[in-house]
Order: sequence, then C-alpha cells, then structure tokens
Amino acid sequence: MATFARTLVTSALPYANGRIHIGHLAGAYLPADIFVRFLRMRGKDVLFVCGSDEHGVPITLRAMEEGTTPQAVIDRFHGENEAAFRAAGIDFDIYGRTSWPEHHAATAEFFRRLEAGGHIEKRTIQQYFSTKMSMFLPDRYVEGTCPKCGAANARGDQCDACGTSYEVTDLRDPRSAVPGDGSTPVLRDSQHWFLRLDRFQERLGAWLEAKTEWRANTRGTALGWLREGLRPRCVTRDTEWGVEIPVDDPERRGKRIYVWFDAPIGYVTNTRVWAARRGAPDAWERYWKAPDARIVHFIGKDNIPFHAIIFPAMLAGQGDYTLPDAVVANEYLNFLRAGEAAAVKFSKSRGTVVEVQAFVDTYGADRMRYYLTAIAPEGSDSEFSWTDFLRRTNGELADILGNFIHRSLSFAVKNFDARVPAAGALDEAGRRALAAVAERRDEVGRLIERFQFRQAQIAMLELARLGNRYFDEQQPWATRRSDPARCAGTLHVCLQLGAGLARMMGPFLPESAGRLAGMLGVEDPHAPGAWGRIGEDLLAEGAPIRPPEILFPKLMPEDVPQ
RNA sequence: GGCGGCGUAGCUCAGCUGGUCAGAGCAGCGGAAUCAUAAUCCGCGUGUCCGGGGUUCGAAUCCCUGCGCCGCCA
Repeated sequence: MATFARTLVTSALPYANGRIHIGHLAGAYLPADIFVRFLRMRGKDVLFVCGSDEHGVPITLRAMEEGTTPQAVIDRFHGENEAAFRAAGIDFDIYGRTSWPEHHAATAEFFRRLEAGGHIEKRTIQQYFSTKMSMFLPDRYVEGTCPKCGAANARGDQCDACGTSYEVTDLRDPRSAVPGDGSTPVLRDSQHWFLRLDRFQERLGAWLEAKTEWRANTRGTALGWLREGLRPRCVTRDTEWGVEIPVDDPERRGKRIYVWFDAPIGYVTNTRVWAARRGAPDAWERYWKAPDARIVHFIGKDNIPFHAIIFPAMLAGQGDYTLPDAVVANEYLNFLRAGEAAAVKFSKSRGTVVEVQAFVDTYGADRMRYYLTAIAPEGSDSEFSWTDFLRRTNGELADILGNFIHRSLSFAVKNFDARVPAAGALDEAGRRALAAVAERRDEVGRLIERFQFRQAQIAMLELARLGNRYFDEQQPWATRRSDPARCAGTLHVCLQLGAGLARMMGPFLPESAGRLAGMLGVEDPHAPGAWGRIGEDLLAEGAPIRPPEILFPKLMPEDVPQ
C-alpha cells in the first residue's frame, strides 16, 4: 500500500428526516471511526468528516405530513443524530449541515465550474405535474395501473405485482402519491440541467481499473456502470427545498439542485468549515487537492454509484481535485426477530428499528460497537438479533476479554500488593507471550488497513484468548507458594498483555480502552503514536495498579427484548 | 429486463492472484483446573465447499450455465 501524508475519511451524510439506527452505524460510521482512531493512534494526519444531508423532496414531504416546515425537520434530526453519534463514540472532526450558507456557496461553485467546462447542459424533459399541489412529481410519487398486468397501485416506474419496469409515462390512470394529494397529474415540459457523465467515461475507467484492492461489491458495481456506458444524468429537481441553481435563466424558478448532487459536496464544505474554524481557511485543500493525501469514503451499498462514479466525475470536472483513493461499501444489516426464520429490514413502521441513542443508553457504546463490528455486513448482508447480541457480548467481551483483564488484575492486587510484579528471568513461554503482543498488533493493523474490521477485531480478541491460555498453563495460583518468583513473572507478563490490549482495544472499544489504561496506570491509548508502542514494556516493575472494575458486566437474558 | 454481490461444518463466518484450503469461533460431547464476571483451558468436526458442464497434471479458488437470496439501474 502506498503511503500518504494525510488521510481524509468521510462517512455518508445521514439524511435528516429520521433518526439513525444501528444498521446505518454498522455500515458507514463505525468502520470509519475504527479506521480513523487507528490512524490517529499511529500518529497519522487524518481528518474525519460527516454531517447532515438536509435537502430533497422527502424532507419537504415529511414536513407536510407533520404540518411543520422543512427547517424544523432538519433542525430536529440534525441535533438528534449528532448527539447519537457522539454517544456511540463516533469521533468526527466536524459534523456539518448541507443547509449551511457555506455549503450552498460550495455547491454553486461546483456547478459553475462544471458548466464552464461544458460538463453541464440544459435539456427539456416531460414530467408529471400535480395541478392540485402545484408541483412536479418525481417518479416515486406517482402511482397508477400497471400497463402490462393491469394491477392497481403500481409504482411510477415499476409494478410490484408482475415485476415489469417501464417509463412513468406508460403508467395507466396515473395519480399523485404525495400525501394529501391523490389528484390526476398532467404531463408538462420541464427544463432541467444534466451532468455529462459520458464525458468522464475514459478518465473514470482508467481510475477504477487501478483500484484492484477495492471490495468486490464496490468495484463490481462501478465497473458495471462503466461497461453499460455512462449517460448524462439530471442534476436538478422541481422543488423549493435545496440549493439554488446558479444560472442566470428564468427556467430555474421552482427548481433546485438535486440532493444527490449537493450531498457529497457536503464532504468538501464541511472540510472547508473545519479549516476556517481553525483559523486556517486554506487547510482544506491539503486534503482535497494534494497528491500526497488520500480520500476514503465509507458508505452503504446503495451509495456506490454516487461515490464511485458520479461524485468522482464531479471532482474530475473541477480540474484540481483528487479522486477518492478508496470507496468502502458495506452491505445491509437486517433485523432478526426472536422466533422468526427470516431477517427483515430495519423499519420503523414494522417496529424493527433499533435506534442508536436508545441502544447506547441501555447497553453502553462499547458493547454496541463490539457486536456491530462482529456482525458487520462486509461481504454480504448480515443479521442483528438480540439473542446473538447477548451471546456474543457475554461470551466474548465479558468472558474472554473482560475476564482475562479481571483475573490478572485481581491476582496482582491480592498477591503482589497492587504493584506490577518483577518479570525476573522469563522462560520460553513468557517470552513468547510477550512477543505475541507485537505480532497481534501488526496483524490487527494489517487487517484495518485492508478495511477488514470484523477480522481485525477477532485478531484483537485473540490476544485475550492467548492470555487466558498462558494464565492457565502457568497456574500462578499454584506457583504462588511453590515458586513465588515464577508466579511474579507470570503475572508480569499477563499485565503486560493487558497493557497491550488497552491500546489494541482503542479503535474498537475506545471507552473501555481508556478505563483499562486507567486501572493499569498507562498512557491514554488514544495518544498519537500509541499504536506503535504496543508491545513495548509499558509497565514498570513496582508501579501501582488499581483494583479492577469489571469492564463488561454480563447481561442476563431478561436484560434484552423478548 | 439489465447489472452487481452473495451462496463453505447445526449456527456465524475466514479462505487474495488455482496445488497441506477443507478452516476458525459458537453450539454439542468428553476431560483438566479453580486465580477470575460460575468466568478459563485441553481434546473431538467423514461437511455433495448451491446444482450441472468445462479449462487444467490439479479448482471451493478460473470459464460457461442453472437455481436461490440481497441490492442497484432502467
């Protein structure tokens, strides 16, 4: 892997018309946070950017349903989601908003430069218009009768009954599906602006071909688009809620830039705002325009085309921006209800949503982080279930990791006067155990660099398994009387393993890592460069240690739903 | 309809560019130990690597095809 002077990490901007749930977290935020914490611990220059995506028709519809304004909707969910991320230990450098004036300015700048380069052009299309609501209707807000099978309630562009797809204009008996509307729409001409993706076919092709290390789902989907041939894509919509189209043209009235065009620019905006707040207004360019910086996007699989094709084309069209080095897309996390065979999507209406804030409030951030990383949908969809959550957090976090820490600290506190015992002359087993710390560190690091967080966490836990095995084999409870010096050496090694674990836990379990470091009296695991010091002897002989608190109290079956 | 991903032991999953790749964890069975959150450790896995063809000296790993699941696009 090439080395970079700086890394910009982004997580998909959550849409500000609802609260984030653990499926979102597992897909685009937690993996990114682990990656970022790891890089920081290695002393790297890394910036982690996210924020709310606050434009688009769904927000206006939600406002209509609730009898409030779009602004009220986004204010509420921006605040709630930012708080939820903080509670989950997701450590953004900035959590911005696409409603910021800075963002409207940045988006306008993107648009103008694309237009100046001939990459955006105006076209006329035909579209349904609701005279009752005085608005053009996106395809998804038109319903009618399927032109093929005659089923009622077919969607605008596809029939759920027979699976046929068609143009919205082929639908029979169309009617508006906008809440409170239901009228029959009429076709009208409409002017819109199109991004000439086709002009970037070659550049994107060359760029993607080189990305052989990307995950199969991401690269496959993007290459599929290229094989099909890129086509011009409409980047404006008929809505009053969004960034104004920066053209001197009366046709722009009642229209705004498509939310999917402006949302990824939010990454840029938020970086710029971050820089401005630090009093270094140009610092953002060191992440977006520097050849020695890399950009890494974390997203869900539904976002692949936007991050692997459309946004890169927009960046390429600016002239001086760097294209993403990696786009890391996860599949979906589904919800498996107790007693049911098949998992379902997280859905508020079906009562299968587990919201982040509520989860953290009940079980703590690290338990949630551990489990969501353990079941992360990296290669294919995966399932969340409460019984599995119970089993894994108890059986792995509490029993393997937590108990190793606890038995080691307890033993040292009781038998060695709460001080780090002397290593003495370590035998082969002791030396091997200590050497394993650096080996695990390198393995975990390799896996994180490859975005294999699930495996990385397993590799971290391996160190605790190894510690338990060592503890059992050395039987310090027996050597305590028969060979006190050897017993001291054993515990010395175990505590060193604990100190290594405290740091190695940092990216995955930040809160517990800090607590453990406190018990052992070692440096903050998140200190820059701390990762490289894993495996060094951290604990001085005779240094005081604190009586252990239980890191992960076990959960009882009645502690989880159902 | 087109495209992409996935389909490996009861469960959750590793297996990159073909040759100790047939594996790990959990569950289950047997045993050891008792420092510790009744927590740990050791031993035991004859699975059509979704089906069918093909390439090859040799394929879970490449190609074709069929089936199933998920998603995207139109």
